[in-house]
Amino acid sequence: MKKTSLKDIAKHLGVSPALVSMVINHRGDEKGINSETQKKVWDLVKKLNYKPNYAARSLRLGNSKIIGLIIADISNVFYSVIAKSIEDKASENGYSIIFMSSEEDPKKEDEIIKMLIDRGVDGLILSTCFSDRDQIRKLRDSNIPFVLIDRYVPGVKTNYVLAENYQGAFDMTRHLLSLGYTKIALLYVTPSHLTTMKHRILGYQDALRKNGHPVKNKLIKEIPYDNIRKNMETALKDLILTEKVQSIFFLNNKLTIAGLETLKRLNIRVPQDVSIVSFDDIELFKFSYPTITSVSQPKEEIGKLAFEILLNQINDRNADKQQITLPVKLNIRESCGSSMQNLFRVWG
Amino acid sequence: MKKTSLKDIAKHLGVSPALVSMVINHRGDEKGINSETQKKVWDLVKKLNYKPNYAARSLRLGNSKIIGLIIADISNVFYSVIAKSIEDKASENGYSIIFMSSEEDPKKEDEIIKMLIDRGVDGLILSTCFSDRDQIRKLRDSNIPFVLIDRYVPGVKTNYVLAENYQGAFDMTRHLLSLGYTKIALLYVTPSHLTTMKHRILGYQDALRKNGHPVKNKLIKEIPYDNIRKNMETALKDLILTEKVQSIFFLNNKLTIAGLETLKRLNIRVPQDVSIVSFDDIELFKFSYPTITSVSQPKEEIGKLAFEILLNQINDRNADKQQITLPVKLNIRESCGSSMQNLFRVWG
DNA sequence: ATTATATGCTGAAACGTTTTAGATCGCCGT
DNA sequence: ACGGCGATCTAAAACGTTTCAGCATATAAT
Repeated sequence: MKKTSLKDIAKHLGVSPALVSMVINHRGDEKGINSETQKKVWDLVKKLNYKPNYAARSLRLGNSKIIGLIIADISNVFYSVIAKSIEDKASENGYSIIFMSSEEDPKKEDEIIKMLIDRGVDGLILSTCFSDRDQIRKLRDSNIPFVLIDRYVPGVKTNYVLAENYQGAFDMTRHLLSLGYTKIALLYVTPSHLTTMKHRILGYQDALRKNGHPVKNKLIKEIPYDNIRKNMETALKDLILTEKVQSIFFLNNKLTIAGLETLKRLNIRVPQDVSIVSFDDIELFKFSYPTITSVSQPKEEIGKLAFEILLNQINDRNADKQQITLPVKLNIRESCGSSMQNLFRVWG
Repeated sequence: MKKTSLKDIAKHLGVSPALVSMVINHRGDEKGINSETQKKVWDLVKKLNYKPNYAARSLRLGNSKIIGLIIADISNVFYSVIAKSIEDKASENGYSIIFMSSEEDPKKEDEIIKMLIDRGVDGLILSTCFSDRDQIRKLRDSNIPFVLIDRYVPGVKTNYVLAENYQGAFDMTRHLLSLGYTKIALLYVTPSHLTTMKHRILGYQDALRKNGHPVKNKLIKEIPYDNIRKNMETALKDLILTEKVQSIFFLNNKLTIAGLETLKRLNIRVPQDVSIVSFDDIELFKFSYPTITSVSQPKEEIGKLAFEILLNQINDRNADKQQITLPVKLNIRESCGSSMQNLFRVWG
């Protein structure tokens, strides 16, 4: 049994499809359709359980009520929480979300963007890993509304929503210094051009310098995104055994998780042997042992705002581009050592 | 500048749209199109960067190359890992995924299903929370291909892919018994009709009985999905302080996480004061302190198989319905107490 | 009696594909 | 001279909407 169409409704009622279309789009009054006729239409719509065909509408209207979400990996809780909040907002507004993972690979990201545009999505929310300014310019000039999340591309005016990466890293580093640690290592993940990482690194460096401590490049390690596990051990051994660092600052949750795993395997105690802190807080950091000191980002807020800005942009292509930087929060927990332990360290 | 369409290609080349359509669908040879003509078409397609319009194709063909994914909550890592593996498989095959969260609410799930069908998805992968057999029958009779994951509905023949819930819970309970614990509590989450929970509970009960231990209903607690936090404290206090249980078996990762948090807040030590184990393993359980003993499910495999079965079903509506139950794995870690600690308990 | 105005509706085209039935043409065999 | 045939290609309809221009009819104004 075929699905009922507009035409079916029209035929049953002896009116034109045009009329039915106007009614079901709530333009009945505006278009001066008799209210009794409108009622008849609605009754039959209910009775035959008529549902408009999205493809036809899409073809005719040139929109799809779908938005594309491009992130590194949906199974990373940072993104899945953002995805959830985007989804909630989207369904409130009659939009659906297609998500695709780029794995931080610019080539893959490029293909995904093309593919989603071909699909006719009405807009894009993406955590871009483009390094090339021209790539993002091309996207902007392609005239599809989009909002960047988590990172942006300097020198190109786009919408974006992200966290105060610089300030978060600055404050966290200062906190470590205040605990008496001076040998503080930093681990960040590639691609290294990401503003997220750049700003966090800068925050760390500035905090050191402003407090009279030199920045030692030996203590700053880069870990490739696609091979975190393998490189973690080498990096940690070097930092802890050779460089004798007192603290390690992991610049995202994947690094922290891999770091914890490696430290455990190497039998290095936290915070007794080394103290650690994390950028990006995840649920378990609150009650693992030790609990992990971290900078938490307002993930739900990022998703929510990104969708709102996108929707605004879809409805008004000339709307001003918005740049939003949301405050982060320091969660002081056990993994960075207490002032007590710090006393022992300094005096012991 | 408008996008180039089939007609544009046809006009430029002085051929009919029909011909172009056949060529770009790789039916040129089959339809007896001159190979030089075919080449000309392809050249122009490249040059004008022609991309077919999905909506038009969708309207004409009655398919969308989109599949719908319905789960409780994408931000739960159990689902997001499954989602990732479905996505990988899907994009290999030219499909995209729209996900929607049901929050374990049958009413919401029903709306989502309707909405996705109206959208014209070609198939559905869902972790259904339907209690009513008729609801799932209705879905089956609606003639849209679908595959259940994580749970199924007894008495209705459908495709499904899930884990050996009974066996996992049985083995885990037996392990606890083998450590000398006899007062073992169980916490499960509503909706309580879910086969996932039912089978795990059954596994626990059978393991007790087969080893000569009574099943005490007082030790089995139900926690409502939408209010885990609040109910956890009451339940744990009762179990530990009043019932003096030695072990707690949490039946999914959300419960375990909430449980750990609450235990920490109540200053109850694991495994010294109470030992705990979890159904469903997540990354952090491997290196939190204590590490958490758990039953892990083959999440990637579940997603992969679910997609393959769905694809098969889409391509052949009469394909046999497949029921797949995948083996689980016991991860013995620290949270259940070592045999050493066990000796102290029994003799101390 | 004519013209203007408002009310309520319709016909037809358009969106971009795919498919079916058949057209055209040159050539072969008789 | 003619039917048949293979090789290439086309015309037109169909998928289900939305929108634009305009048609009736009735009522009101002149």
